[in-house]
Amino acid sequence: MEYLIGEFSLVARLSVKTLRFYHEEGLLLPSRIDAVTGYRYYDEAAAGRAAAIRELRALGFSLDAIKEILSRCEDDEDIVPYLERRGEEIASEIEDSRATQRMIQEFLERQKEIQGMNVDRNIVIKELPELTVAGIRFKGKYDQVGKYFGPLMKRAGKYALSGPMTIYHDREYRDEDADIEVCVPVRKALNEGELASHPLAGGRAVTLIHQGPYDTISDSYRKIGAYIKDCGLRASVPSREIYIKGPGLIFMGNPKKYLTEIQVIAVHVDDEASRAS
Amino acid sequence: MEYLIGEFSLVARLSVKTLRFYHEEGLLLPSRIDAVTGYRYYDEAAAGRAAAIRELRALGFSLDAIKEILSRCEDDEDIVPYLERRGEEIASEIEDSRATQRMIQEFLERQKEIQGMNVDRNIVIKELPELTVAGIRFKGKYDQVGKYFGPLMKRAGKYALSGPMTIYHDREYRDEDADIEVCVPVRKALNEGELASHPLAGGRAVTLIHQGPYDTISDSYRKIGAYIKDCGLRASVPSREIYIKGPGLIFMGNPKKYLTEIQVIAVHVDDEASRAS
DNA sequence: CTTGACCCTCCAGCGGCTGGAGGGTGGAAG
DNA sequence: CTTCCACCCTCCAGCCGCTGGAGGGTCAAG
Repeated sequence: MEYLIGEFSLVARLSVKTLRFYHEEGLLLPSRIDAVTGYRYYDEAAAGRAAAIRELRALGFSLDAIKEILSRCEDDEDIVPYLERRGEEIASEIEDSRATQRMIQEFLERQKEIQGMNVDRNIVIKELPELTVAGIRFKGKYDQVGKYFGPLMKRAGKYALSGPMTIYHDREYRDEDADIEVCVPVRKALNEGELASHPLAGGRAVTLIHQGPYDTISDSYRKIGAYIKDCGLRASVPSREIYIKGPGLIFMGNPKKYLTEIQVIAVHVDDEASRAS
Repeated sequence: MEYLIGEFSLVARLSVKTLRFYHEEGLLLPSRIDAVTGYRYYDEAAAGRAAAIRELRALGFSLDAIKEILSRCEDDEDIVPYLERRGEEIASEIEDSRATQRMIQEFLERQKEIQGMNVDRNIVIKELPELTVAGIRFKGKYDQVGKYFGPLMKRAGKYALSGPMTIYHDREYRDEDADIEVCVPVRKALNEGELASHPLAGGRAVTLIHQGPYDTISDSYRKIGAYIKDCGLRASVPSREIYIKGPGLIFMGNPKKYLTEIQVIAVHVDDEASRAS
């Protein structure tokens, strides 16, 4: 029983192109080639080999691997070691895919969280809990903050309870040499190299969500300052900025859409006075 | 701040080759190209874009997809739909991989089962349970059996309790026109087209495992026949052949290693006589 | 002036095919 | 006898995301 390539293509369930390619590769040879026309003819034995090739391809073996398997094995039991190795390969591929999927999931969840937040553009009074934060403290200019986020998240990311924030330890504004701490709330204290953990006191805070690029944030600070003064309060250090929405993980994003929550813990002047006495 | 391509390669964590390739593709353009030397120079903005590209590549996006994403999105929230779709893609890739893995697993388990079987080359008396089998019955020659296995396993494979077998309904040997049923034990009766299910009676059977190609199986039948006669038993129809090891799923295998168990249910002549009376 | 570390362009190759151009063959229909 | 169609052939390009190498220019240090 002899087949022309087109007929054999139906039997073997491999395209004519693929059959010619496998011939060229020496993977599946026709049983006979007509010397005059150059036509390829295939037989039953070729059909068996073709079926084996199809099966092995379906299991994800490369053509080279299949060549090796077909040359080395003549019985199903001989391919057991190949299948075992292939199984492990697939397992690790799956593991990789799942890791990628987890990354996507986390990203989407974070995004959803941000989306779901209803943003109040007014001043809000909040009771802040005490936190343990792990951070890197340095003296410098505001725009150096960005450089510290990478190392911070790399080391503390696993233990982070929420997104990163910046703590300003100065009582007043400083252009150069500001005392800045880039940090993140963590589950457990963590000290390693420049990274240091410490408790961060809670309390009643005046908060405001600033929308726009960071270089306009002083407007929002002014609002908070005015509010604090009007209410007869007094700002205590340190103050914090929480990055609700900043330059994304992937994009710089549009600075006009950046959202930064400013939190300044404030106490009544009389309370302070009475406590001081 | 300007980088030569080699320096930028460290910043961007992309190989020089890749950077040149991305340039050619229009995916990541240098900020400036020296008209005289042709040197590429990159800046901070390019570093940002490079980081985005790296992230997206790590999530498995194609360069084309990345081009589209970078041209359409300018904020992390814009890529949510892309990530969602990508997540689904990955999920289906994982599903495919798992299907492949299951196939490999099943194959390995079957192999192990066969390996683990201790093969007794002598005549063995077994008590066979009653079974429900789904099979295709036809009249023809022995070597047509092979053709029916494919369709059989395709339809009944899901419900199969064990490997396929052949039932011979003739009392004596027939070369042409034998009454043959290719079947498989199933969990539940199953009727569809040529596929029909029915119970298969159990009983005390004389069994022998035949090793070698099918065309020598008559030797083993002779042995069984002789044994039955010697013991004063009488063979009842149908008899069965169980393919312990035959042409594999992938390889034809070595016919000398084929193992086929012949099972002939036999009763004492006196029992039969007494029952007949 | 040489050395060596950069940089450039251009081309080939990986794997596993697919598509198409350009041409031959064989049988049936008009 | 021509024409058509369905086959078959070979050879080359293209997909994707790079990588490697050949062959050559550039730049700063020794």
